[in-house]
Amino acid sequence: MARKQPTIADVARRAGVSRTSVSFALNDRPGIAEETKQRILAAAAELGWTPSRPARALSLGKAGAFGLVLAREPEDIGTDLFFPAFIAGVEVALGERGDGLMVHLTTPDRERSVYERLAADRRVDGVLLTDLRHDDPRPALVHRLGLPAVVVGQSEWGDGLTSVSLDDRPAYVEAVRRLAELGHRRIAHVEGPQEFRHAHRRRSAWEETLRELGLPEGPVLPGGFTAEGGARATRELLTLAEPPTAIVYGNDLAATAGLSVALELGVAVPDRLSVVGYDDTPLTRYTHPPLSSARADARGWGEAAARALDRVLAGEEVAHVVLPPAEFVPRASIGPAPRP
Amino acid sequence: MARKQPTIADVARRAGVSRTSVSFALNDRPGIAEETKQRILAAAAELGWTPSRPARALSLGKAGAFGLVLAREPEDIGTDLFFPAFIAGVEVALGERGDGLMVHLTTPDRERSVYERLAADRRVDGVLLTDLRHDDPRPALVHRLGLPAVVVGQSEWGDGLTSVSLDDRPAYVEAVRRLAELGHRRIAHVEGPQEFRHAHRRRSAWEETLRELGLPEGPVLPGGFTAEGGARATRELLTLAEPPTAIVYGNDLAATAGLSVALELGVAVPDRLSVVGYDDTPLTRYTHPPLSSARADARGWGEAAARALDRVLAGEEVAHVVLPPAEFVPRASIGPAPRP
DNA sequence: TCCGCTTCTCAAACCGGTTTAGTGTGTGCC
DNA sequence: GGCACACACTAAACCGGTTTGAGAAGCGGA
Repeated sequence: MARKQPTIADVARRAGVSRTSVSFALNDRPGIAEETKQRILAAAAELGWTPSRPARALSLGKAGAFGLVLAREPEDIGTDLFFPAFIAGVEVALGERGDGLMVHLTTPDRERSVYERLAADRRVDGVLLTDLRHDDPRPALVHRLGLPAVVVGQSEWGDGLTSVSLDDRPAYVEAVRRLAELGHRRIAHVEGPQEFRHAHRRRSAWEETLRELGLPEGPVLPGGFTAEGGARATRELLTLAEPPTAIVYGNDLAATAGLSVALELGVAVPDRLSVVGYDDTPLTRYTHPPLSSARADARGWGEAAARALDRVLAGEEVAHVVLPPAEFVPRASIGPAPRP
Repeated sequence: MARKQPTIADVARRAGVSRTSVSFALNDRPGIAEETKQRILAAAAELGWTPSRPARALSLGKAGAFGLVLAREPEDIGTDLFFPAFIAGVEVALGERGDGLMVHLTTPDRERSVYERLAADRRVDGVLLTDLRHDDPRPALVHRLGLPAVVVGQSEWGDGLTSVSLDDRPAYVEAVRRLAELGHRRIAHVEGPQEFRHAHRRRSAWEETLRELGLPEGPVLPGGFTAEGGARATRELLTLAEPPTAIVYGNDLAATAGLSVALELGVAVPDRLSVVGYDDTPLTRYTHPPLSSARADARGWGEAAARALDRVLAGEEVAHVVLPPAEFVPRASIGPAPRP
């Protein structure tokens, strides 16, 4: 039973002015005497009045909200610890203005129609595109729909959108280098789904660093960013005739699962196997042994993405935003390569 | 550069009718000839018109969105795998009508003002209250604000709100019973923050079951639902003069951290220690050994909560909704108590 | 005294829908 | 022929804000 909220007319009546003046006073527009303005603001405060967002949205033609669509297969939902922090960052930027974030968690096959509805509804002013794939249809889609957007992650030629990126390569390069320094020569990779740009970038960073160091490319197996995939890939790698002495995973979830498979197979970490993850999830410090990983500022990323979208909406020509890269965080899960 | 969307007037012009008729046709209201209706719908489809949500919200006095406020300390953000699945469930119910969910991720000290703004703004029609604490101020707050709400979890006397609950006790009772059957007599608990109702319920389920079975109450230590807390509590428990032979944790995160501490201290699981978590996160099947846990249908919970809020908004007198309880999922992390 | 220029304020239109209170028209019935 | 009534449709008001264009009041200068 929502209590009836006061309207701008109530405030105007109470302050003895017109609705126009109330609106002007509230929005700090010139042409209102200081004394009148104070009287209006006082009246508003007494009535507990705040402008109605829907009404404001209608007359301004701005929804006052951003959209974030996450398309996941049901079984993969709830495996990603990146988003809560990212969303918290977005909230920091949005909250200042009282704007909000509409989150739509859907399945990949419905993704397209969610964006279409978001655009047709005019319920959001713009969207943040995450988890981009190669030849992702979304940049073209939002362009066709006239829906302002910002790409969260490295943009590709042809996206035509402002991007806010945080490079994950340096952390991989650093991890591989460190492993090489520790004497490892068979360094495997358990990759994420290669259709994702970031998964692909991680793989190529691993690959190129090995090449640069003159090391052979160890085996690569798909891990799908999941615990199950990580476990399966690890089991396969460790039962090879010549198993790798180090494995670099696409993310922490796969790496953590990999740690327990190693344990199960009696392969000591880091004595016989070194392990590296990515994401620096809260668990990494408390696995056994603590998992080496890479830290990216998800919160800052969210905030930067929201601010970039703000500026795109303001009509500015926004250059791509580049955030400080992810940092490699070595922990006890890596060690010197075992003597042959 | 949002392309200008067509309005209801454009559709009316194209179909050669009044705006009223377009509105009636779209909302399936009687008084429009079938032939006219088809003509109108065809015109709308050709123009790609969908009613503007802000305009609709304004005239209907309904925002067409629900709110979900998550208040976490920054360091605890991104540790909870419950919400993605819960949100996906909410989306199922909301998506049917094209409604959305506004997610606000904030800090505990700002929680109150977020609800106040949500109410004053009329940006959401109602809110879902999760993670309730004892004497939680939110039921009274939303009542004062006239903001319709549904409690996600067990309601307490005095809330005065419809609740949608999923009992987590049976899983704990079952876990403790099973441990007792396996011969355990010193069963400890690493509890979540007791100000949370669910954390408290879990603890009391453990306590009461032990009492019922005539077993001594093992030690209880705070684990804070975090990896760090779980690790610290486990270390403390395992270095007692008479350490427990089984530990029941408040959630999987703490339990997983507990597993690695046991390993680090050379305490074999499940030979010398049995471990139980809660939440059945994706990782449980791939820890070493696989973690016994409890499965709750977070997705179904979200869907049920959204539907209950729907009915509250429709003005129905809604009885508390009770979902099937969480189920204990035994895995290899539990085994017979060690011989003394 | 009249004029021009600020400064402050407001009536009315507008945003894009929904809803109320009608206005024709055609049909059935006495 | 006249009346009641259902049916198909519409003009105008409304939701609660913002914005435009104009008016009133005060003041200095010619």
